[in-house]
Amino acid sequence: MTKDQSENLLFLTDEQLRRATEAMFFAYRGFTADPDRILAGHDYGRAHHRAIHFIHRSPGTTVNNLLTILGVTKQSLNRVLRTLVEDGLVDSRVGDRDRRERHLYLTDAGETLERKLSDAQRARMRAAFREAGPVAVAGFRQVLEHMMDPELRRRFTATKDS
Amino acid sequence: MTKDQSENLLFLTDEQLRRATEAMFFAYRGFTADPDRILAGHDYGRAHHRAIHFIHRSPGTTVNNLLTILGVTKQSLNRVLRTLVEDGLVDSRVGDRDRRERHLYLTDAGETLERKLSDAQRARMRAAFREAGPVAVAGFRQVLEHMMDPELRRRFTATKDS
DNA sequence: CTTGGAATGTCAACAAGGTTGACATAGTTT
DNA sequence: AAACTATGTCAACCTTGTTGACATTCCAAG
Repeated sequence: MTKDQSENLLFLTDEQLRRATEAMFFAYRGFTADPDRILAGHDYGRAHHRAIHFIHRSPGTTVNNLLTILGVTKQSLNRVLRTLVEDGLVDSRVGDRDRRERHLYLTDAGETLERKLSDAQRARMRAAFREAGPVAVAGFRQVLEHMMDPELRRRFTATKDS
Repeated sequence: MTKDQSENLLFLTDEQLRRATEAMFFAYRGFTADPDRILAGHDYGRAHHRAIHFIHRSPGTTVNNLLTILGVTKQSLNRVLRTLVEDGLVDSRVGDRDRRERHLYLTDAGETLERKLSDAQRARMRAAFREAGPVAVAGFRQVLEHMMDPELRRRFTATKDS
């Protein structure tokens, strides 16, 4: 094996992989830290943030859609959703076509909180992206996509150009 | 602004940042999925995995060190640590120099479980790295490091060459 | 040598957010 | 009419985090 080849494989050593594992752990903590602080003041947790995020992204999504994306049970999601509806952040409307379904929308108050949360989260991400530069960001996204479960990745990359 | 400049800034649009946020969320789920499956069979959770990981990385580390790294309270860590000691996966030895401190080591059984967990986690990461390639991996690591809390990042990058 | 403070352990109570299981209700489909 | 589907709800439980209070052990400074 030439020197070039061995250098190209260096990023696959167990030690490199261990470091990447820890980087992932610490970075995820940073990633959630700012929204967590905001949520704490509202008596909400990460589960509420996730629901708000995906309702914002796909207004009118059904409970079942949300369950699939979030990967939790309906009982768990329902508990979160109920408080959000009670607090007037989420509007749950009976479906027109199929009236068993509930379509979920953020209210104005919900949109306000969503913006506050995503602004905080994006600020850190934007800073990290700017410091690392576009090439690094492209690599970052590539690796993340390959780390997802294949089925999720397929659905994720399918909407790449949307 | 020239075309080149606007293209260089495209990765900082809110939409791009939203996509990166979701990629982070889904990728982290993939990242923990394999160890989680193994842990479920042992009546352990992620907290046990994290403790095992960092004791493996730094044998003889003290409880206080571990608290700082993991970012949890001593009560929370203690509960996890107690079960690991009871189950014979972790050895807690009174310090020689300072006998108030406990130094933590994995037993042979602990090392065996650690290997099982990290093998599973690394397999997915190795696959993702191989598919994305060395350049992408370098970018991935760069961005992750910039997403950490500054203090953590300083300590993290300090041991880069170790 | 005593006293203060540090490191650790432990007990209790609580909360968030997951889980499973069982069941109700409404609505759609066959 | 019957079967299936989507959702909600109740109850019980688990893991993992929290705070607060207190005991123990030991180092170190006076």
